[in-house]
Amino acid sequence: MGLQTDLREKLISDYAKLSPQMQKAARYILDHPNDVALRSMRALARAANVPPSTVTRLMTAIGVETWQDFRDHYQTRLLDQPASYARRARETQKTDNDVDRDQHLLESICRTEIDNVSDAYSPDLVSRMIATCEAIENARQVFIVGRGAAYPAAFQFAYAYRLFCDNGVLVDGHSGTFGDELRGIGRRDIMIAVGAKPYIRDTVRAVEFAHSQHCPVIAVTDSDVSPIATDAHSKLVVRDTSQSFFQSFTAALSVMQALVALLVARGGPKALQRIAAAEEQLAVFDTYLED
Amino acid sequence: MGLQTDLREKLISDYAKLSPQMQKAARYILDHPNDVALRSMRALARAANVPPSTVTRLMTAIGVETWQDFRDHYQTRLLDQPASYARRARETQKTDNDVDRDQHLLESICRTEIDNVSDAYSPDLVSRMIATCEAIENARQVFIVGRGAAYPAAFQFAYAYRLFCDNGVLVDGHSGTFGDELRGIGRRDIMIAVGAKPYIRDTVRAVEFAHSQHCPVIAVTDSDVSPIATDAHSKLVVRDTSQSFFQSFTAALSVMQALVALLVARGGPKALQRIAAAEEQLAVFDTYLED
DNA sequence: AGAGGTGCGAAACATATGTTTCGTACCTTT
DNA sequence: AAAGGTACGAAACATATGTTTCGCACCTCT
Repeated sequence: MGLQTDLREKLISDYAKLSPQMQKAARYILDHPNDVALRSMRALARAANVPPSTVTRLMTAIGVETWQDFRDHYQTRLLDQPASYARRARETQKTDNDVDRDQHLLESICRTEIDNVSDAYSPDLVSRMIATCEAIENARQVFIVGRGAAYPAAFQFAYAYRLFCDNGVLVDGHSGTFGDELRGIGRRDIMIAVGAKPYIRDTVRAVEFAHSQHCPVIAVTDSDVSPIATDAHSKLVVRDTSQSFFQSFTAALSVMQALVALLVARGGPKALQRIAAAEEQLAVFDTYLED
Repeated sequence: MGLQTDLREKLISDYAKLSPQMQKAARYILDHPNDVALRSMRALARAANVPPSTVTRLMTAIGVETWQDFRDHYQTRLLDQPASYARRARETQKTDNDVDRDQHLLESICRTEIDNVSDAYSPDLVSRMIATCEAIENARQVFIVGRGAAYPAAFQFAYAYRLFCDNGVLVDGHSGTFGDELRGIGRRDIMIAVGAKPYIRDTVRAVEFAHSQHCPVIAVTDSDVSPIATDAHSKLVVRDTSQSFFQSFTAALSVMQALVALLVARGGPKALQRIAAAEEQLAVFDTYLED
């Protein structure tokens, strides 16, 4: 487990001590690391011109229990961001002690959350976020929709956005007024809709209404085929993997915050001035505690 | 390249025409493309919670002869990706200076966010979170307070918590009723207060009121000496470093979610039953979109 | 020369995999 | 109510996979 110093190094250092046939196998593996990740053991053996048993023997020779372990190692190596956390999580759940179990759960949650966040800043998502900013900057009004568990992410954006732009509208009707804020929405506006499975009807309806009014929609959601992402002008698909029954909105929140940061950075000094003005105004309302 | 129209696009465009079960499979594939490259068809089917036959049927439905072909496509996609990273980086550095600056900002935000999150799961915080759970489990009522930018984190917890416990109260008075919910708070209750600098007066007042009524407070905040953490029963100090004028509540949100996950895990089957009941109730209200 | 040891590949083994088949449940449509 | 049609999962199927076993060939060392 934790002792897994890089197997590639191990293979190189032990190379001299291996039998000729094993060297042949080891050499092929060193030359074609991706084959380990992607092909089967027998297929690799065939490619290396070695019987399967040699490969198994090689495994034991370098102190690896099973081919699975070896393959897993190379698979996670191939993905710069290891995704095999889920499996490890399942393993750790088997521990018996209570506090121990809690600790393991939290560790596993930590890894998952980091995965979720780093995935949200992949090159693809980054360029989409930049494009999204341009769309927001050119919009007349910016409608932000998020219901249920997605509400925090929507709120976060709306709250921060309003500090430097006054054309942001958070669509969160109370007392059954949801949707009222959408009156007048049109092709020159933009809607940012946040939502993951299970999709809340209100959100989907809002998106559909936006489309019917020819208003482009930016979808912050969990899948390319989520009902929110359908016909979206831009899709920001973020991971929401979670150890609990509840999807994680950490990455979504992070993305929303990043959008704000980007908008401010692109807005330059003008944006900062507006923020200062907003804070002054809040001071008048005695919102903050003084130091 | 001729026949290699991107299978991912094909999957998205045909999605609506697929049968429900195939959609389930297609969706899992869209959300976990690497699983196609690295795992077996049966393993993927298991992960997608679909019988193997559905995956085969999906293959024929989208016009792919065999699973091998499909897998090959995703494997080459996986291998080509690192190359496109570098290419895009080079392109953008030469052509567009503005985009480059944006990308760097986002990369830096990414690192910061990951730092914030991983810091929130330090051994110290982990044990505090476990202790916090015990306190919550023993409380009569659980009051959750968070104003302004901290509201999302508070809301997130309250929303999820209420799905399996009915003694949670989100203190978010609208129309000037903030604080009304605190009536009757006492020593057997507990308050979870979320807030970072600048501290919002309402939150601090709520915490002070809780103390005056001998109600223990759990502080999710940015410093050991934050006004919210003063005299707290338990302090969950999370980082909120950010590149923008605005603090990041990503880590705070993550911690709140983790608390929920922990409470559910410790609650065992009973908690799960309650969640099921809550979801049924939401179904009655027609909240969710059906699949 | 023979005993003991090592390296090796063919084959055997149990299991997993990709695909097809088949019966049933659930729809419309008449 | 009956007929036709689609969607679906369980099981059956042949094949492929990872691992172990077995016996042979080739070494050394006395």
